[in-house]
Amino acid sequence: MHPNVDTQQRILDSAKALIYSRSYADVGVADICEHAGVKKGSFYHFFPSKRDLTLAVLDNYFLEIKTNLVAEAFAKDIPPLARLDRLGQLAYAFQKQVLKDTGRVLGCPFGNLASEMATQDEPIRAKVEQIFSNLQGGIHLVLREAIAAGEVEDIDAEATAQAMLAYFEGVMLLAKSKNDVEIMGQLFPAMAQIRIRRRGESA
Amino acid sequence: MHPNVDTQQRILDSAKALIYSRSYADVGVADICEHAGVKKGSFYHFFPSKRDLTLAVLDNYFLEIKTNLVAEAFAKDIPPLARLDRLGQLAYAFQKQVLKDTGRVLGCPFGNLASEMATQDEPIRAKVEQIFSNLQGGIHLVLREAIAAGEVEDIDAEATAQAMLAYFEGVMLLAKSKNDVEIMGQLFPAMAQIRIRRRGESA
DNA sequence: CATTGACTAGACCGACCAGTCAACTATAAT
DNA sequence: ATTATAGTTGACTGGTCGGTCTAGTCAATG
Repeated sequence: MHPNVDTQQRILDSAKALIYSRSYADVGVADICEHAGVKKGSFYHFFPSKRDLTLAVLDNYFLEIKTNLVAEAFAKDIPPLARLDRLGQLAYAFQKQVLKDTGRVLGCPFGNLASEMATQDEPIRAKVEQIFSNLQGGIHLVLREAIAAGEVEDIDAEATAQAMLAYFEGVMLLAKSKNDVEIMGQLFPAMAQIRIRRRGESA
Repeated sequence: MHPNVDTQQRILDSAKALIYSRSYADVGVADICEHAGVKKGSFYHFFPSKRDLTLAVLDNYFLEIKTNLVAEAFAKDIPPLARLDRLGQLAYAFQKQVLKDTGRVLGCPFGNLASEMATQDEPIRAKVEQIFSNLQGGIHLVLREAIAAGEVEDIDAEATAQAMLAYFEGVMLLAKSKNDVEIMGQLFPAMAQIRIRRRGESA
């Protein structure tokens, strides 16, 4: 009748910011409510549980990152491999902003939740896996274009995409644990160089 | 007078296993006590707080991994770069055992704690950073030997070591979030290929 | 045999947790 | 105006948290 989308969105945004900057376990429903200026009753009117809210947060974050970061980085105005470098640059710039805003390098929201929740909450684990799979798929597409364009020899594009994603996540994790963004600028350029050869020897 | 080293060690071992397989926040002092067959009074006799126990757990884990995994992988019986591959193989085998024991791929204990605690608890963050720094140092040494042996051109060994560590951590994280060890076997061989060139262009 | 000090036991504390609930208000359709 | 519904409120529940505290056990020392 008179749906209040605003309240729901404020809860979502607050949870997004708080869980990203702290952790799932450390952020309570009460914290989220206070940050959103909402009472607990309203919270449970819109979300059946903290876990369901977190699943919604993941969806929301994924949509945001896919459109504001990945889509922009992977735009076809430059050659395929250069797009992978641009992804690193954009992530670097984004994390710089996070540092400026929060005083902390917070890493990757998906990696963080995967690490904390993978063994605790199966739905959350599954959702993060699916997000990773989608991101890997995006890299895979770029790699296929790179192969078609002759930028890359005939590699195992699927495994290479996964390797690049792993490297990306690892750099984010190291940056977070050192609370230092600069290593992102230094390490990301090596991402586009990673290759997994077709089944056989690799070293 | 009659120090009971055993009780302290049991608490340490229990905490190690429980925190690794769940998370810092999800494991309570009561859980640890129950698992160790110890009462709370004893716990707080040996450790001033849950955090201090966790710092001790990190030290303990680091010592174990450094001697049982890194030292073994980096033994000088094979060429430097092959040692990096061996590190991947050993980590793969280790994680396979973890899966067999617990039914779960648990990832890297340091990466897990870094991800969960880096923004919450400064001493823990600092300890993990120091551990990462030490592991990076170990890789750095191997790389310098590889350069001396002519296996590798003149790269930025420090940055490359960091990149390899990042890749390693990323692979562990992906394996955990997919609950799948096999990607370790597939992705680790690319670790030794990573290169960060001396300050300048990289692509 | 008494004292000492490492260790154990478990009741207890206030704070906090996710989640519930019944009462309430505001809006809009009838 | 009445009714139905969407949204809000805040007190409340049962349980768990990390940590404290007092009382006591036990072996070694003097």
